[in-house]
Formats: sequence, C-alpha cells, structure tokens
Amino acid sequence: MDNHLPTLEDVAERAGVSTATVSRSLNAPDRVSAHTRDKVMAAVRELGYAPNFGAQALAAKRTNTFGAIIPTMENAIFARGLQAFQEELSREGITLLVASSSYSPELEEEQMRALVARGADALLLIGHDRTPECYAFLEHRQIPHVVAWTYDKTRARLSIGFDNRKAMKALADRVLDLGHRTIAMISAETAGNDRARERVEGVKDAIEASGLNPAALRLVETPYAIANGASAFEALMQGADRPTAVLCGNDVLAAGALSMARKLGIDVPGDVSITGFDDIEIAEIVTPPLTTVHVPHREMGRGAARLLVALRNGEDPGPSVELEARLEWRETLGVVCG
Amino acid sequence: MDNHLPTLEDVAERAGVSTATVSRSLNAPDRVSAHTRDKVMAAVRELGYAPNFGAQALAAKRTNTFGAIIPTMENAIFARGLQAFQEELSREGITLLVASSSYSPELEEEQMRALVARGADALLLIGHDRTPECYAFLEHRQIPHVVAWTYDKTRARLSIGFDNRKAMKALADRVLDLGHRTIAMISAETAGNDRARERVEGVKDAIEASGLNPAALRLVETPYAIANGASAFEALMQGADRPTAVLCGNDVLAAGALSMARKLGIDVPGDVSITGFDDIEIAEIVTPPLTTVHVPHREMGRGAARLLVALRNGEDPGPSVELEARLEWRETLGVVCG
DNA sequence: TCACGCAATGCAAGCGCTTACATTGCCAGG
DNA sequence: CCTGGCAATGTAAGCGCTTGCATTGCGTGA
Repeated sequence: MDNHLPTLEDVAERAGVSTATVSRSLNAPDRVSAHTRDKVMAAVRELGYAPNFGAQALAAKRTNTFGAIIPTMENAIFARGLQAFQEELSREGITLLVASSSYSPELEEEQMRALVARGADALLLIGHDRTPECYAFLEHRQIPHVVAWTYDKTRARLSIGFDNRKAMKALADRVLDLGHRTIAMISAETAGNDRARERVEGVKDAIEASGLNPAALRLVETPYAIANGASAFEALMQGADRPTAVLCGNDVLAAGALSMARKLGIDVPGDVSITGFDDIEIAEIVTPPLTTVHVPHREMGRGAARLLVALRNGEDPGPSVELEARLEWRETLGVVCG
Repeated sequence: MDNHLPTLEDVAERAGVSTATVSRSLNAPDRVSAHTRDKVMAAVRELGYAPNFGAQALAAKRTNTFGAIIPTMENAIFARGLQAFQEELSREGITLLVASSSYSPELEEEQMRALVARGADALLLIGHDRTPECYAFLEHRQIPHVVAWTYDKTRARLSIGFDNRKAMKALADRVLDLGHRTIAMISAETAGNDRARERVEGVKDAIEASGLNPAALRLVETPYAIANGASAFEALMQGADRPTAVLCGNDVLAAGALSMARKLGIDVPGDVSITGFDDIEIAEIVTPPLTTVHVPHREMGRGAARLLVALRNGEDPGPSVELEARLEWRETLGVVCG
C-alpha cells in the first residue's frame, strides 16, 4: 500500500477548496466562513490529517518551540521550575525542548546550537556564566533568551531570579547569630557557575559582617552529587578543630553530608549543624529535615516563560525581575553547644 | 541591516560550488573530494552557516529526533533511564524530545500526537497500558516504537524491561519468610498503569503461595507523591490490627510512609517494616535506608535506544528483552516481632 | 439599476534543503 | 589515440506549507 500521509492538498481536494483555505481554517479560523470551516474540519478528521512539521516551520519561519538548557536533569532542582515554565508555554501553544549541559560550558554551547538548529525560537538559560562564544552566537542569530535562577543587578541581560549572594548571607547571618564560629562550607564547583560562586560570597559576606575573617572559612568544592557531599563532610570532620556548622551550597550536597554524619555517629544538629539551599523535595525527607533556603522555582519558571513569550512576540518584556528566596527553618540548624 | 541567515546557497556561492556539493560535503563527506570539502567547510565557518531544520526535515523526510513519553518528570524515577537513553541516541546523532503524560491516558495521546507532529521519527513509551486510540495512531502512522520499564511475555509489542510481578513477588516472599502475616500495601494508582497493577499482583501471588488468603491484603491506592505515601501510611496505622509490614509500590510512596512513621514515633523496622520499589536515589538517603527492588534503569534506557534505532533504520531489532530486577537489601525490613 | 466595498476564496511564489539524474573530465586499457 | 567507466560535480524537481496579492461575488447606498 502506498502509505502516503495526507497533505494539505489532500484535505483541500476532499473539502473542495484550495490549500490556502485549508491552511487558514486551521491557523486563522475567523478568516474563513463557518460553512467552509466545517467542511474543512470534516475532511481533516476523515483523513486523519496532521500538518507536516518541517514544511510548516519552513514556510512560517517559526516553530513555536522554545528551548531550555539546564545544568542537569539528574536531580530535581530544575524539575519544578521547568514544569511551571512548560505549563505556561503550553498555554501559548509552544512546545518545550529541554537539553542539559552537565555543568559544562563546552557542552552548553553545543546544546545551544543543537536547540537552535532544531528550530527553537527562544531559549531559557540558567545563570550568567557562559562562554563569550555562547553570547556571540545568541547575538549573531538574534535569539530571544532570558537568564533564570539568578538575579544580579549588575548584569544588563534580561533575567529573572533571586539574589543568591543575599539569600545565602541571610542564612549565614542566622548561623552566626546562633553562636557558630568555626564554619565550613561545602560548595558546588564554582567554575562556570555564578550561582555557586555567589553563595560562597554570601557566606563570606556574613562572616565579614560579624567581624570575623572570611579567609578562615573552610571551603570544599565538589561536583553536584550526594556521594560527594558525603565525602566532603567526612573530610571536614577528620581534622582537629571541627566546624560546628557546615553550610552546603545546595540540598543535594547537604543530604550527602547528613547521611555521612549519621554514618559517623555525629548528631545533627547536636554536634554539628548542617544547612542546604534550594529546598527541593529531599530536604523534607531526610532525617532530620533540612534547614535550607527556599527558592521560588515555580515563580521563576512561570515568569521566565512570560518574559520569553513577550520577547519572541516582539513586545517589551520589561525589566529583569528579582524574586525573594526565604529561609526555610527545619531541624538541622541549632545553637552551638559547648 | 538585512539579517538574513546564511543558506546553503550562500555557502555554495562563496565556495564556488553548487548547493548539491555543499549538502554532500555536510552529510556524506566521502562523496566529495577532499579539496572541495575543505573549501566548503571554510565557507561554512566563515559564514557561520547552520542548516535550517525545517527545510532539512522537509526535504529529507526524517528529523533525527526521537520522542519519549514518560509519566512524570517531577520525581527522578525515569531520569536515570532517560539519561542513558539519551546518551545512546546522541551517539547516533539523534536528538531526544521528552514529554510527560502526568499518568493520564488522554494526555498521553495528546503528547504522542504532539511529538509526532514535531517530527519525532520514533517513540519510547512506558508500560503497556494505553488507549486503543494511541495504538491505532501508532499503527496508522507507522511510528516505530518500543515499550520500556516492563516486560510481559504475553504481549507481542516490542518491549524491554523486567517482570514487575515476579520482582515484587520475590520481595513479598522475603517479607513472608521473615514472619510477617499482617501485610498492607500502598500502591500507586493502578488504573492505566500496568506496572503498578503487576506489582500488586506480585504481592498477592506471594501471599497465596504461602497459603494465606490474598484477599486479606490491606491495599491503599494513591497518586504518586511523597505526601500521599505519608497519609496512606497514617491511615493504615490508625485502626486496630496494624500491619507489621507495609509494602509500597514505589520508593516515593515508601519515603512518605517512612517520614510519617517517624512523625508517629513508629520505629522502622522495629515496629513495622516498610519496603519500596525502584531504588531511586532517595532510597539510600532516607532514614533508615530503604529496602527496595533495584530496577535496571540504565540498561533499560540504553537497550531501548538500541532497539529503537534498529527499528527506525529498518533493521531487525530482535525480540523483546527481559532484564532482571533484584532485591536491594537495606534497613527497613526486619523480622516480625511478637 | 449600477457601481463600490468588503469578506471569502483562490493562485502561485517561495521557504531552504535533499537527491535522482545528467553532465563533465580524467584515466586506464586496447 | 580512442573509448568506456567512474568519480566528482551540477541541474533542477520537488518536499508540504504559508501568505501576499488577485479574483470573485455579494450586499449596500445612491
């Protein structure tokens, strides 16, 4: 059998109209009389017609596809935000393509090209750090894009997010208030990750503000993974002069730290306090539940979608938007003891 | 400025060859002399040329895009498998498009159409349960597809996965061996989810095999979410005749149950045993670490990719493949205490 | 009754690429 | 020196859709 999928022309013939009319019935129904539209729709149904994506993209010069490049799909940090992003886009009839860069700048550029090659009309990017080539590419191809998950008033690029540094400082202030003086931090790798870097700076800000020497902060950098949080914590607990508080750059590292604490028989927060950042689902489940910073994932996702749609439509998206991240008090942060 | 992106023709002109030669240099380099190829590549670089996706898809009648429809992106059950799927595909120069159905058959059909409309050459599907319309659509459009995350020898459709029923029976056998007689189960919703259903059947199989009445199994069905696991567990603990073991259909529900146990001051596994299924990351992190069934996520993803590529290329993919799921013994399952 | 305007529809030119087929030019064998 | 064969390249016909512009036909006001 000649398994020829029905084309616009087949539909047109069946409905006894021109292809232009069929196209209009589908894409701009009010430009066609009700009677004609009904005939066309009937033909569409009978034939099981579906437009050819390639042809449509080629002719219309837009794909109604947006792309998002996130650092990782593995853990759920971006899941919630992306979900909201997606929901908002689908309201506009836009499909989302997701790619992950595995926290690698080279890979990010590659993914960016791949998404654009696949016809992405606009891009959602995470954080400000990326290669000049990436930005040059965006400029050159005039790709509408917004940066999310961070807000930095010193950057001109359109973005939506919160101030990582400020949020982390607020947490660290609290830690210091509780009397902690020997503080360590387990951070995600800061190279190519402005959010991680800002969080480290936030801690230092707090330390400095309290009159201590920020250089004294014991800092371990390690890739984003539970097991790494665990081994970093273990290393931190090895030496003499143990910290009484370990601030983690994210919940995943904190979860690892927490599990290692349990394995080592270290009581949290009795012997040492541990904090996270992000407030993803595991923060509530670990034992004890993690004190962390709640990040407005959904708002960022939704807001980013709105900015991007405006941009794509040639409208004015307005200025970058700053959201609030607030302390989520649970049970892993206590006063310093003895 | 006339921001005309370079086309094949521009490249051809610059390199002093025809568009056909440029196309060939890009897609079948060995059909072109080295000298010409170099000239072309130079022109491509100078112009920053990138092929137009729509045009390419239209002319070549294939997009090199595969689609995957998973029940949810929210939690990480499918993340690892999808990651492996993706890696294998990218080796073949294929891009992955992911859509989620939120466990809704109607949405699944919609997503399926959306993916195909966007040019997906082939589809990865989870589980066997879906509407007849879905299958009719796949048949009609002749979309290559494979079913993953389950293996059922009674189904003809090409699939890769493990036998959910058998795996759960093995776990339940173990539970019974440890002396548990009052058993409850918290299952994901079984409607439209053959995997969940099979897991319930597996528990019943075990109960029956041990000479007990499977009808006595206390069964709660609830949507996939930690909080639901918690409330289901709470309900189960309310009445008299508490179960001594609560088998959960997946790790997420088990994590919820576990956290509720802690809140209620119920010792696990001292007072009651809890088990999960899937062995996702949280299984290791919760306290105590969850005894569960390890599912070969990565193998399924990789294998599915291989089957699908073969299918798309018109090769023989061979028969469905059955993988093994094995018990992952941790700390939430203990002997029944009198 | 006649023109005029406007809504509905048709016509046909692309959109940028792939690829079957035609052409060219070169080399080896006779 | 001629010719068949083959590798390299060119020519041009679509692929299925959108859309600017042309055409049709109707209702309306003068």
